[in-house]
Amino acid sequence: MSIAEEADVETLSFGPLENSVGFLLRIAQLTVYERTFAELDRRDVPIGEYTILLAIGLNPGVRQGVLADRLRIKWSNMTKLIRSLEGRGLIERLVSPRDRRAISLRLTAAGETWVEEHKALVLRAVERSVASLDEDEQKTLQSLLRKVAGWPQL
Amino acid sequence: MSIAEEADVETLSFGPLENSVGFLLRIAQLTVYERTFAELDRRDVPIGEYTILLAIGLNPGVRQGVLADRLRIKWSNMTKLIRSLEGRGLIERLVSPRDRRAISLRLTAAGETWVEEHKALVLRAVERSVASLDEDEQKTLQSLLRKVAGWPQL
DNA sequence: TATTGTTATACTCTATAACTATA
DNA sequence: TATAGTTATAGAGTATAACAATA
Repeated sequence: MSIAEEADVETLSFGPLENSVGFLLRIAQLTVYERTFAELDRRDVPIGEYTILLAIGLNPGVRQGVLADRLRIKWSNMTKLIRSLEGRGLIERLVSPRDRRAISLRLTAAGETWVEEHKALVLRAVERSVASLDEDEQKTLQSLLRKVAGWPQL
Repeated sequence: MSIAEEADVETLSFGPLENSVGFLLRIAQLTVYERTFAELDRRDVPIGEYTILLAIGLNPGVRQGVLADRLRIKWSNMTKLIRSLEGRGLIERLVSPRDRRAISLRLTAAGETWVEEHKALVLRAVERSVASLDEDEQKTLQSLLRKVAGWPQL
């Protein structure tokens, strides 16, 4: 390590990456998550688990692998998450009668209560984290993100 | 684990999260990164290291902490990344003469060569990963993402 | 006292391959 | 043979706090 000859730079450029959706997606996502976690206090309301529980509640009987694929979670990792939620009594794992390989998921009463209790907190945090955009901009952004993710438009 | 009474659900809803920028950002980002990595073969061209090297090349003398903040990398983790790049002879760490606490970074000749050699590959992969959007949609999305990230508009 | 960067460590997240059971 | 899920494990990524040097 030697002595620098030039001044530090405070305004940075990222060249071609400034026009890269992939790069900007990553930065924007990290920014929003930092804010969301700051509001939620990560340890009290794990946003990932909340998402899974909410989805199971909205889609009772959903197959585990379908949910994993949609949330971009590997099956091998999904197993651990689901077992943990089951162990805490928040969900039930049920063998599908049509295909006995498949596991279908539903909330227990305790799971429903948990989702309900944390709903307001999560939604408030999620909304605040994008307060820099107005209503129209949020709608536009949501639509473009769905397209990128290969999700159906609403 | 018992027997399920209902059929599996293949079309999922995510309720209020479907209209959440934060949630969609995460899914979209994971989707794009999967595609990008598939093209790059992650082990050959680590996109994170490429970004750091590109930024140092475009902003010679940049201070380590400034770069870390901008890329949402913690200082303690940035140290390891920078030391690794230095150890491979791709960058130099220089003490800033104005503030002897600060480290300013620049590419070595080998570093410049590395960036140049991988430039085309990275940019091609990054572009292909958002091929589902047309030119205008990409511009709009980039602008909105910059706003979310708190970055200046170009 | 505050800032810049480092060290050490623990924890979470993610990826991979081999495996069982069912279709 | 292919699919649904599990297990084990390694590796990457991330967070936290205590610390030294300089401002």
